[in-house]
Amino acid sequence: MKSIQDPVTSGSAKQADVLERLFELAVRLADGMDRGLAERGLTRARAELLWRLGQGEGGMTQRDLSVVLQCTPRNVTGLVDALEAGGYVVRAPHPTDRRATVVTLSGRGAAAARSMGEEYARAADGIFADLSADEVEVFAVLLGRILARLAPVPRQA
Amino acid sequence: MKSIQDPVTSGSAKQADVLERLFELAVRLADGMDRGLAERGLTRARAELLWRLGQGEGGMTQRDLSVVLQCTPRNVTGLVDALEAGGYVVRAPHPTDRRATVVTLSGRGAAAARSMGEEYARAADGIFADLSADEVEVFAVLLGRILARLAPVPRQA
DNA sequence: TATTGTTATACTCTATAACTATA
DNA sequence: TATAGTTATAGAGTATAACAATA
Repeated sequence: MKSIQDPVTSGSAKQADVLERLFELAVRLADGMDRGLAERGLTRARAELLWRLGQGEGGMTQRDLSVVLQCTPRNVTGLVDALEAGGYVVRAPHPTDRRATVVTLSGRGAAAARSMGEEYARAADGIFADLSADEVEVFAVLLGRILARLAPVPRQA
Repeated sequence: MKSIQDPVTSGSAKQADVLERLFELAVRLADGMDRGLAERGLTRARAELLWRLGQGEGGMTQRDLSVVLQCTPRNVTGLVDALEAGGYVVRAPHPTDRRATVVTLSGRGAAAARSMGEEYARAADGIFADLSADEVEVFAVLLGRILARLAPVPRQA
């Protein structure tokens, strides 16, 4: 289980070192993701909005989006503006509440969301390619334990 | 398509789900860190500059900083401007190259870097508090294997 | 000619506050 | 009075391009 060359795996494995590795991994994953998104003219914030829209059935109110994305309504306006200009989403009046706007994926937006999901799965396969199924399982369990401890952050509903 | 209970811990542990957890963890860690930094009037980008300065012995050229931080020289100018205004760093002329500027930690900057290190260690202890030493070790090893595969990203010099 | 750091300009994400049109 | 979305304004990070001083 212990390797010889690696400082972290050599006995003491101080927790701060492990945390540093975790951050290093996060940075690399985020960089890779940003590059992939940039190739399609998307940013992370805009992609997340597309993604959330793709998760649900129909469209969402900008107000709902601001809750899900955990940002201000003003921020949603900007993201939707950009995505609408790019042809990814469409704004439509809310059927009953004339104050509200319903944001829906366009064909292009739906395709983008779909292909993001595929790319995501492909990336995950690559990232864990050197681990056995059991190892991935162990990693997932430990991740879960860490997350459970940090849980207090309210995320979605 | 979807599993019955917990999709990750129940046998199949699809890799995309694990990746999602990993991102979730990264987001929470980053949020916590940003909050801590904000309490001292720092941002992540500025804190990283302080941190890097604290790692080395003396000061660094802005050019060097742009390499280490992997950003443009222009960006460094802005970060140093802000940190200098806050009293964290000092600009001084380079002893031999009159084009260059050497950025050095002030007393306050050094103190901030030091206390960031302490806080970091404390945070790491909290994050892994629910894992045994062996489990942290296993986690570190698996992290290392994943990182090794993603290694291609050039970091520092 | 190449390099260091700057000014100028621009884009993105984010936030608060004030305002509108509704509810 | 409260809510949905907007305009207005601002700060922060990031980038490219042009430029001055220096190497």
